[in-house]
Amino acid sequence: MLSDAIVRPPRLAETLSRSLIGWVREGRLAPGDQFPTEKQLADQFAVSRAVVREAIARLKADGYVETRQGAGAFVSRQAGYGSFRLHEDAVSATCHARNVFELRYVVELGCAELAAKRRTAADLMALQLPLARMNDALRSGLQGAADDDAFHRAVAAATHNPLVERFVEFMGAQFSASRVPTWNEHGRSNGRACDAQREHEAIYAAIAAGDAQAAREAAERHLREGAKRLGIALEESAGVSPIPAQPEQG
Amino acid sequence: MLSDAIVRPPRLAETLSRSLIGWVREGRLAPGDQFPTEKQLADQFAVSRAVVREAIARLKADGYVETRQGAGAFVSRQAGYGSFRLHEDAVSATCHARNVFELRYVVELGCAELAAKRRTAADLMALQLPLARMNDALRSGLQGAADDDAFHRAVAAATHNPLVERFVEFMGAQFSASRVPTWNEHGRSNGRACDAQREHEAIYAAIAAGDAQAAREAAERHLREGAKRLGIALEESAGVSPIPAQPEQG
DNA sequence: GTCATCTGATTGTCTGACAATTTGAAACGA
DNA sequence: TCGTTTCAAATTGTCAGACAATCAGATGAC
Repeated sequence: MLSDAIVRPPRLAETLSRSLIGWVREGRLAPGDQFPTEKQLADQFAVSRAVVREAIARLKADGYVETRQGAGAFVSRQAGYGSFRLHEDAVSATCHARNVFELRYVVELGCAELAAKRRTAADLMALQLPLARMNDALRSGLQGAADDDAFHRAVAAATHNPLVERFVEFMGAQFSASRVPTWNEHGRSNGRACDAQREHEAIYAAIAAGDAQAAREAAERHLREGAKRLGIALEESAGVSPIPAQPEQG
Repeated sequence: MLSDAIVRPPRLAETLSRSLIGWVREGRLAPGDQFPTEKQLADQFAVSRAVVREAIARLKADGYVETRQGAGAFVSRQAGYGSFRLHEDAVSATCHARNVFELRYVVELGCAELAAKRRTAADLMALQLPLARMNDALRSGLQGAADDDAFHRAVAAATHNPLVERFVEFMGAQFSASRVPTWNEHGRSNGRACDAQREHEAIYAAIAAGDAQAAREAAERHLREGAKRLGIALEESAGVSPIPAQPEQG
């Protein structure tokens, strides 16, 4: 999650691409609008055309712009919705870890539910493997973090929706480093690993039984406890004030 | 969702970046490994170094590689998990619309739940605006698709989790074009728009009441009906066979 | 053995050129 | 006048070569 990567002086293309994305996000350039030409941008920012092209290549990769040879570069219709990132500058400001974990929480709950409804015998076998390996890890004192990852991926695979599967992997990857404290020596000695494993088995049992509601609840428990193990406060109910319903009639 | 964009001959940098991403995905290059140098790649693919640089710029944008001036380009530790896309080639094969909708379904359900738990008075007012405008649209025969979008975004905003909000927007954007058939003349005349609006009001009521469970159910009904309106079959329960639980003891 | 220095390799940037394509206007014919 | 063809300018795509900035390993001094 956190990284203390050394700071590097930003590259020109990097800086420029941020500026251009800012133009689009702030609405200075509307969808369908044409960008200044590469030469104009090069002059304006006092860089070479190669740098401009690299910056625009990045915008293309992100789905912000589309270019047509001979015509120009245009803000795409759905600018900004080509890809989803977790480390946008605007977003990563406050409570980032909590927010990321919460999104993962939401998706994995639904994922467990779907898995319980659709799992096949093969899916169950795929779930048993990392489960057994984690049990071995508990007994022998080996690392189980990788199998923890694998178990969550196997649950996602049991939904038979490759998109859901990939998204769970995507979110889970953000926490792969954070799973280690559960499975290292310290985590095993104070029972964290054992607790996690019990929660895993509850998830498996619910999915094997085809009980979607139980699977959801087991996943909820596991993620809630996992948040605790990571020191992330999910603070569910802020205690909303009672506000009457509909002010407008249909 | 669907687009009949005219096919353009692929650019060299585009082609090359796909090849390089393939190298990483297939494990031919493991995380931490060093890429061939730009010159080597240029020679190997018979393109100029500018093309190679543009292709690598794309990989950098996607979080597949990190480059260090003077050292080289390296496969990043968590290659492929820098961004989440819906239109990966590998994924978009079969049942794409259904899979995308299902992911949206999962997230918006959790979103409605969180919104009910956390909404403030200001959130409720932000929800009322698009709701009222959709009612106006129903009476006056104007377009309400944009307000439909806005309502879903307002629900997401009520979670007070900017990441969840952005992801709901991201998924919703894939269907913004698909919302029109509900709100055009035909959709209004046969009651589709009216049905959708009733579902919206149920969601609002549950969120206003702070009833998470009811909000979830209302959102579930809305999305399920929305899928029908779009002609997407969600086929929930495939009728899993009863398989006994745990084969391995804790 | 440790440290500073040097050297080659590699990415970052610049410049200029040409190819491929698009766009709009001009020229032309009906 | 309208429609078509042709052409030329503009723009992105690609290439080649050069230099700057930085890094990693080798070299050498102490």
